[in-house]
Amino acid sequence: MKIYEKLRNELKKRHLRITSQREAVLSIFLENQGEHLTADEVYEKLSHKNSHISKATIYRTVDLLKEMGFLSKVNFGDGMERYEVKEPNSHQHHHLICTKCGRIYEIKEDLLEELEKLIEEKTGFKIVDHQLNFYGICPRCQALSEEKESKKKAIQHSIK
Amino acid sequence: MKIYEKLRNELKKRHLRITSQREAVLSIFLENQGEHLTADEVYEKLSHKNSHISKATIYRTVDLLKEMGFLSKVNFGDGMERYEVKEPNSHQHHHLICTKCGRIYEIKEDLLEELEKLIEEKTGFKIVDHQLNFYGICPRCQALSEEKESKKKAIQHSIK
DNA sequence: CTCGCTGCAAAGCCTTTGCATTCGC
DNA sequence: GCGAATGCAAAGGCTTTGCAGCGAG
Repeated sequence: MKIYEKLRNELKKRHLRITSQREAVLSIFLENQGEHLTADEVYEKLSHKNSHISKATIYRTVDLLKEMGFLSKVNFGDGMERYEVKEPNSHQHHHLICTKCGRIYEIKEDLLEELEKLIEEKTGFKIVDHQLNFYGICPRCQALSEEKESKKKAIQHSIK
Repeated sequence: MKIYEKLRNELKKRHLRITSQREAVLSIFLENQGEHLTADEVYEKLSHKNSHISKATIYRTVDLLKEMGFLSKVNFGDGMERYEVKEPNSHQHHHLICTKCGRIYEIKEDLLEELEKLIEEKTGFKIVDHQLNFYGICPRCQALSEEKESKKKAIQHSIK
């Protein structure tokens, strides 16, 4: 597994220690690609694998993994810090967040490369990363609310 | 003042009460356009005006003002909820966040209208809003670090 | 053997909540 | 006067920290 070697090398480079906890936390993210896990969710998933790592260590580890470039932090405004595997050589992808059901869908393409260049030219900023979230109603919820509407109407009709 | 009338109308419409606290909290945001205030910052700014409103009320009020469309929540991933005045009939503008000094610069234009339409067509989402943050090094910090570099070099030269 | 890492519990922050009191309407 | 809004303090949720003990190098 190439990425665990990478982890070990990166740790050695920084004169930090290779521990089972660090590998275990990374493994959870690798096994749950596409999810945006909170510290607590990592803790739960580890518990289900009979791997009990304290929350404190999980917080310290995700932070370290982020600093080393294995994870990136994403923020959906729900009051918890979430992390996901960082694709190598790529900016963060984008998220579609349904304001009804809270489901999160991903947009794979990076839509903002050109925009970034434009902003760099205009503002003199050296842009390192971006985060883009769209908020709306997902097709599923749109369908559900239409269903409700027609039920409501059906009931009103039957009352008449 | 047109916006306070708007506030009163909106409150009446919802059968809620017009209170001095609600007007005071809104006034802080109006007096600090362009800033992204936390509940605590609102509290402090009110205190400086000898207007003591409890934190609980501030939290309740910013939330209400957001629901009524006067404020919008912005999230810079710093662990606090921030609010700013919402421009009427416009989506949120975007933010340039310097990862060195933490200063936040605004991009006035809405760069994503077309992108939004494209995504609606592709995914079937009904998009309501978006939030876009760019992270990078602002020109000021770039200049400062160049300065440091040249100082460092100057020192190295003088040692030789 | 040394010093970094972990686990535990406690503390820290920001935010929310319960309840008595105050105050619009 | 009624019920909503406020203030206070307490509780809640997520995250960080201090410290003793453990374990990698």
